[in-house]
Amino acid sequence: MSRRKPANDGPCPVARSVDVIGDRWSLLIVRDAFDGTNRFGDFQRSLGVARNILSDRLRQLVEAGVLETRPASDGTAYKEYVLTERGKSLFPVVVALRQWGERHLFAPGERHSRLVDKKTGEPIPFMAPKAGSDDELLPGEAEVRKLT
Amino acid sequence: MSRRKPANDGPCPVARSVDVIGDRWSLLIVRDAFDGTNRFGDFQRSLGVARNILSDRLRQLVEAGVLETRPASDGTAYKEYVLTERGKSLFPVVVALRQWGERHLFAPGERHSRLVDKKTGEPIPFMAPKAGSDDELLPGEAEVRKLT
DNA sequence: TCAATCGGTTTCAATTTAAAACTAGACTGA
DNA sequence: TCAGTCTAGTTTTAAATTGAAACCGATTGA
Repeated sequence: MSRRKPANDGPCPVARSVDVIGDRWSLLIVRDAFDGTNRFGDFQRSLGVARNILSDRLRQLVEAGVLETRPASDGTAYKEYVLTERGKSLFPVVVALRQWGERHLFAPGERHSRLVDKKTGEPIPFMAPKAGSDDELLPGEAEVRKLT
Repeated sequence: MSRRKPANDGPCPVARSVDVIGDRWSLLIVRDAFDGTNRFGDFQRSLGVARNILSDRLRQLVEAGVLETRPASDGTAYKEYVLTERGKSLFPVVVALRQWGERHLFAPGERHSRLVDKKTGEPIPFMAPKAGSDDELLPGEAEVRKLT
């Protein structure tokens, strides 16, 4: 039974996000969901996670409104887990993680999977925050304005 | 003594990234580092994390090349933890998490901290992956090309 | 209908985390 | 220089989480 800590209610959106998806499995479940995985057993085989943990994480993600369950689309009596709108809007998070990993976590020449535009087959360009204009915003050029 | 699991060496960059920063504290440490925090005690007070865990995570982040230590800039004999280039390039990840949290994890009207352009004071626009052109790339329009 | 599969839940040992106490070097003020 | 305090950890111990495996009822396939 998933022990939930005193539900992060601070003002920092990063902290709240981390509270929802900031563990090893949740993010990988979401990644797989973007790849089209939606059945319990498929997540389990893909991730190699223990069933009880998977069960717990799926429940948490459903509770958080990231996934929802619906009857299986393939006629069987089982249900499937699909991304909600909220879940789909995690796309930039997963892409950012992917791009960081691609850049920094592979030896030169080491092969890795690639995210491409389905239509054109072209790799997705590097994503970065922009200032109001079109220039890339560097870390030093932004600051967190705490609420007054 | 930080037990590291068999070091994720799969082809998925998301999995490798999650392996490095995919836990509650690491990401928040990086967030604080972007905000200018660099001393052990400051991280500790900011996060409320147990000292041994902080010690462990800082060591891991240094080992992963996300942070590095250097003598304190303020004359004292202590050292400080600062983001490396690799660490700084986590900026899009933190921004993506922040923007997702802002959108989905606050009640309407609830206040939260804000990321603004230092120069103009303007909030940072929402960040999204683009296809080769300038149109926002939606989750369904991309796919992961596994390495051949 | 009988065996295998699916989607879990339960159990229990092992790992990880958290809290607190402890250590040790650096600074402070008297 | 001596006591007290601050910083940056480490150690110790208990509590929480995780993972592996067994279990279970419903579903499916032969």
